[in-house]
Amino acid sequence: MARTAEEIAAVLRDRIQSGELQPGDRLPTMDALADEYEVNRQTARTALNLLKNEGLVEYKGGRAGTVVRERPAARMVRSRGMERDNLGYYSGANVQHWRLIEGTQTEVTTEPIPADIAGYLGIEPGTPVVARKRANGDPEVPAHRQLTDSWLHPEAVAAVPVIAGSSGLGGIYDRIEEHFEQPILWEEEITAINPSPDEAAALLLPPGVPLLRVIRTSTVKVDGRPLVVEVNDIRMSAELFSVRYPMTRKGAARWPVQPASADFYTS
Amino acid sequence: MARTAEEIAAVLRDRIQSGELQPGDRLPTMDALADEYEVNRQTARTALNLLKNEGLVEYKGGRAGTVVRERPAARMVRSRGMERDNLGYYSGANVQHWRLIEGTQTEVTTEPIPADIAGYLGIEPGTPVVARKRANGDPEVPAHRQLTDSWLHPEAVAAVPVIAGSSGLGGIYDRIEEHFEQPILWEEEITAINPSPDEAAALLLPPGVPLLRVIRTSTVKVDGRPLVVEVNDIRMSAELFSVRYPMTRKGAARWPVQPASADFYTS
DNA sequence: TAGTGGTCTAGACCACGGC
DNA sequence: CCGTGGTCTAGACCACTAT
Repeated sequence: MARTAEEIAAVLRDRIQSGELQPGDRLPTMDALADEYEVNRQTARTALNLLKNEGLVEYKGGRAGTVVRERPAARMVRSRGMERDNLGYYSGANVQHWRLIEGTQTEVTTEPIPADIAGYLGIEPGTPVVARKRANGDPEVPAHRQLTDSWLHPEAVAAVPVIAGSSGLGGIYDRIEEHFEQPILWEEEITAINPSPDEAAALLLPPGVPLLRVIRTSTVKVDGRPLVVEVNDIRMSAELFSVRYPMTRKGAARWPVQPASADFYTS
Repeated sequence: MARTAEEIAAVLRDRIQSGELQPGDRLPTMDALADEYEVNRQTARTALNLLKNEGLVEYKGGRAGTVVRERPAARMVRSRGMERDNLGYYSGANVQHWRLIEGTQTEVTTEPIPADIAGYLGIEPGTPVVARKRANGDPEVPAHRQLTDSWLHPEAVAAVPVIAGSSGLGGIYDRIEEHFEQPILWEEEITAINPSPDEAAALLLPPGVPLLRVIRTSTVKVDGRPLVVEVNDIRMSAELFSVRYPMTRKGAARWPVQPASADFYTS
């Protein structure tokens, strides 16, 4: 007989994952679990709490009790690539109708740059730089939202002051390409992290859902050296979104491939 | 004065994030916190527990107490793209020296396919398919490891039976391209999830670290319709790794871009 | 109003690890 | 050994929500 919170949680976890308990189904109450497993109510509560922190169950409040969370059957896939319309470049065709979250504003500030972003720009952490932060999303689907912070390299601002203005992001890439007379190279780096309480609140994240983080760098060549002119830090729910990229064929993998000669295998 | 576990945790969180408490520094003990904030030991413990589940602190055991976690200064960036050497295709040049984790084996089974993977293959969840699972990593850096599950489409196995054999993955892409007489299209979809207890154990993940999940599909055209012949499901620590992709220019964003005519703005 | 989980106090004992 | 966090019992009171 299960006696510890961990063991009780494991039993319930199995019942959920086997499908015996379906999304929306009620879990036994703390008191019922305490009775069944002959433990204290606190112990039963700890078991439920473990499942809640894993994102498997949620508390519906009052009499409704604790239920198995409805989890989105499929994530919204965001195919990544740069496109443009008559207003300029944009990324992600399927979120073009997204707008600023109601009650929020784009904040343009000059502030010390955090260490992780500084690494991409190749400048000292703490250097004051121009940052543009906003929260936007689908007006029809409140949970579909993201946070976007844009950080500009001081050299880029010095060269093209207009990009530090409060205008939308759309135009800055055109201004940069005009000034440096070359195409921007964009790359995206993806990782994940557990949200800070602030981020969880802003993105309406329930407990147990990580943050998917897409960091896009915009690079131009100056005197033969790469200069990262902007870092775009996008955070979204990892439960609701995924990002997709085509995989490029590099070097010897370019099509049509040249079959290796027999020599390779004997050398 | 802070009186609740949440408030005490917030104070400690600030002291960590401001840099007052450095990685490796000891936090106040539960008893010290209980004293300082005039709360019960259990309340102080709850505060420390919150920070532990966020991955900010860790318990070093016994007298060593609770300390601020050393977090990797930078993630290992894995530039994604397909390459090949004389053995065949591979992805990720910087992990070519990775090997099977000692004490584990590649498992080749035929088992019911989970719903999420079935979606990529376009087959019914639960259909028995050939799966190949392994855990590999850097022999020199124990924490640098990943789990890789490969799922083969039954039609692909029927057409090219040799790919279901127990040989390594390297060759299957060549066999598929030979048989279908065309290049494979690879795409990767990235998301994140909190690890199951099994995954956390296999990847040595401390609490509070999400799993970065890269799902690669291999697609060929059969009778003009796309057939996903294989799904490769790669999971790794989101704290230790990130993945990077070049961003492609699509449609009107192709270089050199054609400046929009004035008509667009007035229409 | 009744039943649910949330949180706090209080006290006991255990497991672990450095001293 | 002894101080650390881990966990359990026990009991109290609160906040929220459906009835």
